[in-house]
Amino acid sequence: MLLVQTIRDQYDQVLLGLKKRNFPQATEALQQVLALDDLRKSSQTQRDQLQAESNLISKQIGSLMKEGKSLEATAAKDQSSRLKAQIKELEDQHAQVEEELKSLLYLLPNVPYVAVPAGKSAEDNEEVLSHGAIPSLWEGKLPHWELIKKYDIIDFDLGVKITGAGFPVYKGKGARLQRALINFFLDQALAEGYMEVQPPILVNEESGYGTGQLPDKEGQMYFAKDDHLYLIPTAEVPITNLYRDVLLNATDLPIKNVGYTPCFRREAGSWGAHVRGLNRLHQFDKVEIVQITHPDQSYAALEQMSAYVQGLLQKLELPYRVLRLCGGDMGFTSAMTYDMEVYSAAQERWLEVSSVSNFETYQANRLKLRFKGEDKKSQFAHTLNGSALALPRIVASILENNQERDGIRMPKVLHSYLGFDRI
RNA sequence: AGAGAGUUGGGUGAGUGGCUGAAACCAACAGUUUGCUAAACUGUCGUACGGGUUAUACUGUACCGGGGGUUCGAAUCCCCCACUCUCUGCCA
Repeated sequence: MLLVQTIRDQYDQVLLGLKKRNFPQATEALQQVLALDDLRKSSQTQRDQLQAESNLISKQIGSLMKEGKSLEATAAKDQSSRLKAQIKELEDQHAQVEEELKSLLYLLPNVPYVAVPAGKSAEDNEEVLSHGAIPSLWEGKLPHWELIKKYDIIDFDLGVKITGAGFPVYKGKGARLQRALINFFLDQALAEGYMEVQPPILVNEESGYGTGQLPDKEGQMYFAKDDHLYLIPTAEVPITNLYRDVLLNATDLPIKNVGYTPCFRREAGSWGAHVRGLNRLHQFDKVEIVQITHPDQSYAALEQMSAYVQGLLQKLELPYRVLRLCGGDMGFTSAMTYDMEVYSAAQERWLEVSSVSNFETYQANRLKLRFKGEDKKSQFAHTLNGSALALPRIVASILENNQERDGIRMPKVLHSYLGFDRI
């Protein structure tokens, strides 16, 4: 969530930022934050003063009792009791104000970075660059949901039988392609200086709040009720939360982690015409990169991560474009996001395969993820993450773009991982 | 899953109602001294939110797993929850 200090110090920028996101009644919301914060401060000052007085009296009672002056002690007790009632009142007021302030801040999205274009929807996203020629296929080319049947490598019907829609079963070369991609992505990240982690794929409520999935996207995560645990929608959640409630040294930065996990999304209400096949699933595999950086370095890191993901797409010989998301299309918690989209020649449209974001201090504030620098003062770090990469749409575009009349070519970089070069 | 024991500052660990934000030791940092791949001594050494200051200084409050309660006063007593360890059970 946003820092009150930022809202106070950079009021105009924050207001402009919220407007860039088309956030309704931004001025009112910000004014209310500042008013509540003022109230929080003044009520704390009052409460603390009374508490100090009360503490002093309590100490005096101790020494009075020791000296056997029970009369004075009793009088002091009465006085203390009266104070206590007042303190309780101020205490409740203070707690209530803090609660109101927090829930208000939870509703405010992150402020977009200056480079983020204004806009309302995906239409307004800015194409930064595109790379690679779009392959032209013959008439009779097949979309991936036909190809996987033709070559019997991914089976949706079997998935329906054992689980339900959106839980495919990968078979034979299909399964091996999954494994090859995961290993390829992890090895590439290791070479780039990321440390591999294998986090749990169920997380508790605190973790959900830490990265901002809660309370925002409550219904989008699978939930194990008896144990009160959520299935992760992305490895971002467990990996970033490794650093929840952590005070780092400036010298520890940047932290670069990579992890492979399955991801689970209920995708409630988001199924439509063009989400056939692998385009949208309830369970899918993803390799995720996460960075924690010094605030001065986060945008350089974002560019690095973007370049890194593009490198993966180049090695996989996939045509792609990079979009800078507009204010209206960005995720709630992000300050700037690049989406990488791969062109799928059979579906004849762009498929989002990666999203790389800088959250600045938005997540760090909730996570209480800070670092201590030269000046011995602690400050919030910046968090970033990106898919590198999500498998299903990569698989879909490899299958579709590389299809030939008698098989499907596999990208060269995968041959050694796969143990075969075509399907 | 059953029974028992625990959870204190970066670490070890003392502390059963006021003199404890917390002993002692270790680690870390700064300085002094002797000097050589180190020792001795001295000092500093938690976090958050307030007040205060140009900024320091200074100062208030809270925090001894989390939440609640008793009390003038709680690390210390009571209740609930989470987690850890040991034994039994089960099991990849």
